[in-house]
Amino acid sequence: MTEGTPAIQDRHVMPGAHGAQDSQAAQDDLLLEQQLCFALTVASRSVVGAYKPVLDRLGLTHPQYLVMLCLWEASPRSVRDISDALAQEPATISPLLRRLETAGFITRQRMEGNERTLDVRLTPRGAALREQATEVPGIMMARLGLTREQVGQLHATMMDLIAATRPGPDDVPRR
Amino acid sequence: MTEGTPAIQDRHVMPGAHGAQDSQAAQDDLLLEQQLCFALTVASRSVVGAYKPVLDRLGLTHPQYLVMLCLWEASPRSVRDISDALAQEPATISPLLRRLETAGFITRQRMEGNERTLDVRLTPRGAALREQATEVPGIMMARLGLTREQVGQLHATMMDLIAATRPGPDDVPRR
DNA sequence: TTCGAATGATTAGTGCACTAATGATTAGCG
DNA sequence: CGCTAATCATTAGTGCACTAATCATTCGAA
Repeated sequence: MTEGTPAIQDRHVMPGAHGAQDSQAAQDDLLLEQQLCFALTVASRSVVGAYKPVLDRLGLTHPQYLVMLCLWEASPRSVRDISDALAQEPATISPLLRRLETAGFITRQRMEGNERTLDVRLTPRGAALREQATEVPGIMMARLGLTREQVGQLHATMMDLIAATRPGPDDVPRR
Repeated sequence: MTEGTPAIQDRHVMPGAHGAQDSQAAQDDLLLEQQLCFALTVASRSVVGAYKPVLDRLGLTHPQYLVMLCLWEASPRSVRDISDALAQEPATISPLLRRLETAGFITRQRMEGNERTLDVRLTPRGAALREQATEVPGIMMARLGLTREQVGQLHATMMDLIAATRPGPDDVPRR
């Protein structure tokens, strides 16, 4: 075990709980249950952790990498714009941008014509970093042993799951 | 938009990048790339966020909920044992347990016979909380609109992904 | 048996993510 | 026109997660 995630411990035996019958499934749910949300958080941490050695060479954390991806697609963007694209709160993005500015990858200045919004912009150094970043996806696919198709499949599955977490229109109509 | 995750912004159009041919896929990788790790982190945050209103009623955060699941399976456990089961560092578990103790769900005392290890144990109140927790899985499956089979499928997919992040035996033999 | 190595837990320090509150600017309605 | 309401960003505060360092205890080998 080098870096990365501590190993998961197999534990598929349940001590008691063998007499019941009705609530058999419900009994096990507190185990089965642990699974989805638990496996999901572990998978997320594990995959992000696998990026670390690769992103270290770029001088980026994983959240910072996502912001840079965002800016490589469109350079002058507002905080709100970035936060929408990354599905995160502006309050999360704010200090992140401050650190990226300190690192010299972006500049932050008030937008002319609208002093409320911030003009987040790549520096030449930030734009140049994209060259090194182009190899990251390939490295990671190899690192995870996934084909492009598998990545696409997993991505689609995740998007479905994300969609499932959004409350339906009849759940929260108003009130 | 009530609680939960900020909406993800569709952005499947790429401005330029249409003349190239060799590096066409590699060009898009910085978008495609964003997808898996990004979708995974968003999915993780979204699902955990969906638990929040449910777990609020139990007075638990999601990580605390996972620890309690852990303890409902076996009550006197050490910090290391819990940290292995949850695939997290002891340093992460430690303050978490302190808060659970403050909340009155567990006790922490040095194990007799081995003063190094901590004896983490459910209080009656912590054990009783299990009753309320039994309904959580059902609520969440309904909330996400997933069948038990789908949950199992997703779980298996996540476990595969977790396994993929573990370095192969030839990657890190020793040294 | 004693002393160094290993083990178990905690603390310090950094960074991410959220909610709530604040401050500043702009928009828009009366 | 002026003032309220909305918008944009930041700060404060809490909690999670990690690495590295620390401290205590126990193990194990000379």
